[in-house]
Amino acid sequence: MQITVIDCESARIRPGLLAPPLACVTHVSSALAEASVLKRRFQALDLGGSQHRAKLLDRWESRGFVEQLLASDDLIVGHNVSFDFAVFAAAWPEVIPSIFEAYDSDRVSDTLIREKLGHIARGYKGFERKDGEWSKLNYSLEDVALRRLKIQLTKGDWQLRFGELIDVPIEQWPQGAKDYALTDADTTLLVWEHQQADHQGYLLDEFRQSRAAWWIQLMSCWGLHTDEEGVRKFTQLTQKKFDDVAEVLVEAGLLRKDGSRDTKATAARMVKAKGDQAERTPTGRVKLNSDCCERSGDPILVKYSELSSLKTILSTDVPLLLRGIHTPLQARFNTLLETGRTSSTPNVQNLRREVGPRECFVPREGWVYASADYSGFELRTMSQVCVSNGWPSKLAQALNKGNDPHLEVARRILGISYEEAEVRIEEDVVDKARQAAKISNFGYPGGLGFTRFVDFARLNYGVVLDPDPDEALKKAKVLKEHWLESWPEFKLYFDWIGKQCDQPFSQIKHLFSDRFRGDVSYTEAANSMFQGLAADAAKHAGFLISRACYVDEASVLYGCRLVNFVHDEFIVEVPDDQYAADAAEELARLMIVGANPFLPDVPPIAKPQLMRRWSKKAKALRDHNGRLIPWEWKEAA
DNA sequence: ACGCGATGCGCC
DNA sequence: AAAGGGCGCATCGCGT
Repeated sequence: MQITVIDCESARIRPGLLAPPLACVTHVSSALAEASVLKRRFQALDLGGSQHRAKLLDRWESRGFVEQLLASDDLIVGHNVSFDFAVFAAAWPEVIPSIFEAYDSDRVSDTLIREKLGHIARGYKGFERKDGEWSKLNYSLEDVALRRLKIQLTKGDWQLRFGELIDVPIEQWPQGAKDYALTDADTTLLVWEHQQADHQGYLLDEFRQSRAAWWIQLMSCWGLHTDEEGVRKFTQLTQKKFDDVAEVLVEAGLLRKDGSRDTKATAARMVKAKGDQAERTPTGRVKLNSDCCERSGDPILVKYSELSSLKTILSTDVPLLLRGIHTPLQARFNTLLETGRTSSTPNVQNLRREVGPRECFVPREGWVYASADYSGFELRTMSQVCVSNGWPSKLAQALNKGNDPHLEVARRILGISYEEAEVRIEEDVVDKARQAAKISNFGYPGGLGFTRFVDFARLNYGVVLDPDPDEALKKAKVLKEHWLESWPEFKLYFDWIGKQCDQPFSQIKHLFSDRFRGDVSYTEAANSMFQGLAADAAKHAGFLISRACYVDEASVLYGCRLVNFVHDEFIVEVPDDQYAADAAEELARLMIVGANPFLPDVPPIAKPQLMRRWSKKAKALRDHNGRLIPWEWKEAA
């Protein structure tokens, strides 16, 4: 077995085209050497001389080469190689099944992902100490080569100009363009081998993460659409709200005529309203967030609290939504964060739940959204962590019985049986207890402290435990006791987490994926175990869904397209025909199948629906045969 | 004019 | 003993 590095050059990426036309492919192969051998080679600074080892193929020759490579048993290596594969997929759709096959059989290795895995394991948090200063850790090939090999890649002016060479025979290419392409491949090989020499077992998760990068890349390429009418209405409505608030605030001197905030004047006003009671930020400034302003007792400050949110919508959400009207909105995902989660930019994972921006997203003409989310996903992953550690988990038992874990805690708060709580579920007192229980279930597993629990409850659930701070704190303590009484396994969990953090170098290893995360605080560790497991499970499911969409001709999802992924939720565009319901059910089924290996003792549940617009308000509607029918957005009268 | 830290807001 | 974590993005206000 050997490793083969590939790298492609292409026309430039532009809005609406994340997988641009191919210009050429460079490749270089090497026998797979033992890590120790590689280590010695790098210690001797033997970088193999200055001659290019890589070969350059034009876009016609390269197809056969890539097909052969995919059919071989070589390990295929590239830097951010999911991009290259997306370019190949766009150029030669017939090759897509072989690409999935290579990913599926652990034959695609990405030096960018390897670099991140190593950094996460060692606890590098995106910054490095360089020349006495903190500088950001970047992951371009250029940055990685400089850090690892001390090679400064020359930024040729060809980097962004390969589009000009697409129809030019390679004999006529300028030497500079050829050198640039060849150097990238040669360097990638050296980087891969350098990583291999010092991986210390930190790369065990690389193939799973490569697969995730692949299906996420395909999802980005497809992109999301917004609807002009919806965006226009939403913008007008928000602008009107903003104008109303602005009028009052300009009058009061908290907002300038140009729309910018006068935080100094606002701080002064807060001090006037609350005196010494005015809350401060860590650096001693007066806290002016919406929570504090809302509770200030000053009607003008209460108005001010509405302002930030409206400004965010107008400056962030609206421009984003406008972009999606004519060109698909192709968010770029960071596929591997410290926890194992993903992020995106523009951020399509944090659109407000409140009616507005989400509802501007619509499927393409003739399609409908099928979506599904995992229910109580992180409750399941956290109980799986306990079970896997050999601790009897009451939470796992409750979930597997189909019981409501919030009601289970609520009944302890009320001192009644679960059965009685179920019967009295409609009562206000039960509902209130359940709400408090929910906060505990979401807050305490991450190591939430009592002081912050009080804020957490108010900020995220609008629950004021007690107007008096001391009383609120006491109530938070009592709630934690009830919570621990319900799930005693968390005593063991916190002990275990504490032990791992109580080391000179704290490091955790995620279940099943064997992914390490180093230099973790207590709360980071407590969180990462179940958040990371959830991410791993969902990423695996994403691969199965994507494969069904792109290569499994027998699947009802064949031809459908993933358009978004929000941690525990998938959205897929499916044709708006009689099979849409089956597609949604299949989506949920694959989510379960994909997550099952990561939740063997607390099997996942995923609930599908169809919708004509993206919305948190959407419901799983079914016809008299029990088949899903699309939920329609209705304007408020 | 621009960079940057602090702050705030949104989601899971 | 105590301990929410993970993000991206916009604005403000200060400093160069």
